[in-house]
Amino acid sequence: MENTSLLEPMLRKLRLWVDLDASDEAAILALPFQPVTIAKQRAIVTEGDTVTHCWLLVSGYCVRYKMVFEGSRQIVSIHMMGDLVDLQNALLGVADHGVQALTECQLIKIPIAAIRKVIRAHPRVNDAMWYDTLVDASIFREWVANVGRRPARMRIAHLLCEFALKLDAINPAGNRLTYELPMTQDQLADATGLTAVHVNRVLKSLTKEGLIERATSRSVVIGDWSRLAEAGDFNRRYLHLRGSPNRALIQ
Amino acid sequence: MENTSLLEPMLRKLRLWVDLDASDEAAILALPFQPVTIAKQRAIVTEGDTVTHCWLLVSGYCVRYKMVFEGSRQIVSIHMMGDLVDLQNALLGVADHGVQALTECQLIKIPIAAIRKVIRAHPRVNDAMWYDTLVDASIFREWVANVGRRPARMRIAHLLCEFALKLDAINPAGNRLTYELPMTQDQLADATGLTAVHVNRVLKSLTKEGLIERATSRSVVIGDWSRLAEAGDFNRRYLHLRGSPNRALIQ
DNA sequence: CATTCTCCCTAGCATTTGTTGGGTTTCTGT
DNA sequence: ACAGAAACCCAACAAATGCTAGGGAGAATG
Repeated sequence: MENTSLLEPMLRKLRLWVDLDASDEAAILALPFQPVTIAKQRAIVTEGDTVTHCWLLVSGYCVRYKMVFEGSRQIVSIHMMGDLVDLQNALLGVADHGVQALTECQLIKIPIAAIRKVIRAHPRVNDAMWYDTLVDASIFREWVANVGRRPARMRIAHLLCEFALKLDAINPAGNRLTYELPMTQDQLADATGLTAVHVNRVLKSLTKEGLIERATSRSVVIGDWSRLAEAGDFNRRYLHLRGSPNRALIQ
Repeated sequence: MENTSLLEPMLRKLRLWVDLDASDEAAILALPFQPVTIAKQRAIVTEGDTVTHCWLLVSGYCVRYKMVFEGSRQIVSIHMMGDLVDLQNALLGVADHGVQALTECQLIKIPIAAIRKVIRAHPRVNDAMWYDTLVDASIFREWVANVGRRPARMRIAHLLCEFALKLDAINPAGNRLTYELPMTQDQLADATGLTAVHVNRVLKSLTKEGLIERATSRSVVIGDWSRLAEAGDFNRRYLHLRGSPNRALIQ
């Protein structure tokens, strides 16, 4: 009971993509796993590693990143509860990117061999996991466009919108317009291809103009969703979230 | 005979990722399809379309791109013979990005329903196609890093290296260091998140310093692979090409 | 409680890249 | 072969963003 419940977030995530039947769900809940807690800022996977497990994020936040020349780095995605963080590295066999905890993270470690067994026996699980990696890829495409073609202010507004919608997808009951953003300005810079100094400038300006409010340095309150979405050139299509197209946040 | 041979490039591509057996290959070669020729610069898929077919590129070059604010665009990937150009849009059902021909392209159009049937019956084909989309995603991650964290010169050098290696993978018998780059400077700008003017500056400088030579405006001769790879901060790991790690080009 | 460390914030200056505009070359279609 | 259209090239200037440096507030640590 105790143990299986840790796999619940994975179920919830996969159900976003495909309707699973009872035997699919049972097979997922029967996956072998090992719970692990990783401290804030610690590495979970390092680029170049041979990967034999995939990680499910049960609580906390983490990022995937690539190192580039002279030690600078680019964050390529941000993950939250329920995300199969490293399915891609695991299926490819060798890590082409690193994974790092932003906050303290509870994860579970699942042998990729066990996952392969389940997807072989359960076509809908296969489809759901594949779909999950496809949505990931879609988000990467959007990020390429974000860092490649949008000016600083727009990039950051876009990231804030994305984060709000992803949180909303895993917790529709939450307050859609207020959240804890578990990133320092340095990390935001690494995610948007900017410098921390410039991130600071932009956040100030977004705050001053009322698009967001910041009670503490980690909290974000979206003051005006439609203006923020416009400032971020944001269109939710790339997230491929089904249903609920008429929620307040989603306009 | 005539017809099935058009599916050959797909086989060759999938064999890069997974060893297929005779029945897998037969199933692929039996896929129904419709050959289509698309003229240079023409749209193949438009963002927002409902997608029911996937496209296999038989000859020519095309790109995938996203439009952003005020009509500017970001190319997110470049495709060549054998690429399953739009498997991702097709599996997701709705196009989150566009596809456009760079040169005249011969393509074949395959109903996604037929593909789903084959992958259901042939686990290795399933794996190969999934793997193919995973490698795509890996390339997107690299592109996020490329446009996010590398200066202009490095971005372009990186793109030139990537193109050389991808060509080499589909045609190991070719001359690895010379190729036709089917892109205008405008298109290179859209791929690297720069302006055409700046792309021009950088290409001049790379040429002047002997990293590349340019007989015509569309040809590239890599004058010094190791210097170009260094200038582009290039590491082939993200392409996940198996084997042949000891070829000249790959150093 | 003191100390260190991290993060936030600001200012001034430096650099890269973008913008505009116009000339030249190359390609394409007739 | 010619005309028109793309594509390439270049220079001067503008703008966005980066870099360096340092102060201050808050959080973690001993």
